[in-house]
Amino acid sequence: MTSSDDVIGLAGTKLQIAEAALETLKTVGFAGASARVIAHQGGFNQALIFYHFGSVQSLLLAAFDLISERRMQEYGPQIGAAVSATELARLARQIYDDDLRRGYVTALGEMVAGGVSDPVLGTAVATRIEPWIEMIAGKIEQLLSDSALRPLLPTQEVAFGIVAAYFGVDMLSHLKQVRSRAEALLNLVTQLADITDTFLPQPGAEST
Amino acid sequence: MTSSDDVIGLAGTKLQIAEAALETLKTVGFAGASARVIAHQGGFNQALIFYHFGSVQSLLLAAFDLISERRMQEYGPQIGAAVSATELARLARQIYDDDLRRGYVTALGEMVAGGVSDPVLGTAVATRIEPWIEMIAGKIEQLLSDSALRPLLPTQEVAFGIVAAYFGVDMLSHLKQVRSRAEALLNLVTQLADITDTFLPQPGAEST
DNA sequence: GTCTATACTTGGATAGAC
DNA sequence: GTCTATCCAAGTATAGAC
Repeated sequence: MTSSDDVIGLAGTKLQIAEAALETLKTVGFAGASARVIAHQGGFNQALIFYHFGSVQSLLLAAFDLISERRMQEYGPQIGAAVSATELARLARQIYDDDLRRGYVTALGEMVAGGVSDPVLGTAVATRIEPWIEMIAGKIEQLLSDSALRPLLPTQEVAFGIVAAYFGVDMLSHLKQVRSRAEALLNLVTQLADITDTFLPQPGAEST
Repeated sequence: MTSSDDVIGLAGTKLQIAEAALETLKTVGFAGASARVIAHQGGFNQALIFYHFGSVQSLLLAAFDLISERRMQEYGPQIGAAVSATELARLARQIYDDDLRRGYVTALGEMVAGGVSDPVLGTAVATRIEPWIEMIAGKIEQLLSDSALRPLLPTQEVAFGIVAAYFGVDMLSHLKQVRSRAEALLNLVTQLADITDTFLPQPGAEST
């Protein structure tokens, strides 16, 4: 427990196995993520998975936990610190690039797809998505602050819409034929954010 | 070829097998859609799948084709006939309910997830999504008609955004904990559509 | 904790009877 | 065109040596 991964709760071999599971999920998907393939990916023995996690199913859940917490720890503070739509759009762009490169949302998508038939998986996925909706909702309220729009906008709904839209774009981005459309959309969002900011109360305007 | 399913190109036993594949995809997901399970679902012999489709992979593709064309034939004309944002929102709501009940987008999601590791699948999925983007893009242009907004709005990007967002909402709706959020969002969209219509040029306004 | 070996199950796919 | 029987590969999981 002296590892740098304390917060996530996995270290040593268990961590290494979870990492291999993630990599496997990313490259061959949920359907192809078998104990044998994961073990080969990580260069360790297949039996270790059952010794440390009991089942492939549990391992995939643990790996998903790992990725969720890591992503939240990394981007949560950055989103918290953003004070304009422009900054948020820039962050979204950055997260998107990261997700694509590291396969974060690919893994999420695989879990959602896998969760169709498995209630345990489904519940786990829903639990991991919820904090993101809350975070975005809080951000929207903060940005609107004392704008006249605030009481008009149903924050929760909009926040869920943003998360769902991001998820959809990210998932579809993995189809290479669609990738350029996603990039174009992100560029549009960046532009719209700039325009949005001109309608928002300026943060710190009254404190100078 | 005298069947009512001529246009889709599947009839008789082949059609029956494809239907069973869809049902299986819907209930146990891509990962669980094996030849044995599909055959059991449809009440026919496992070997028939290989006789008629050659492989499980081909069958799943054919089933996905079936669902895509069916959905397009059903809703395409309705979307084409809609002349206001309000009507479109009402249609979206209806399509959403249908998708959820019949598992259309579940199957799509499973295919997207499955397409992560399989380029053939991925290409097939992308090809099936494209027409929807084009259709929505055309609709947006039609609705804006001679509005001053038309030259300002990047139609393709917005259309892709709508399709991706719908996909995201629909996929997440399969997590039962998230369902109510999706419903609330759709209600919000309906309200926003009503407001949007007050800013759009009224269709047929100059013809009376 | 890790490896080898293995039991058992399920899946894809084919041959051949009907 | 459909069914039975079967082969073989791959999957989960465990026992037991190290």
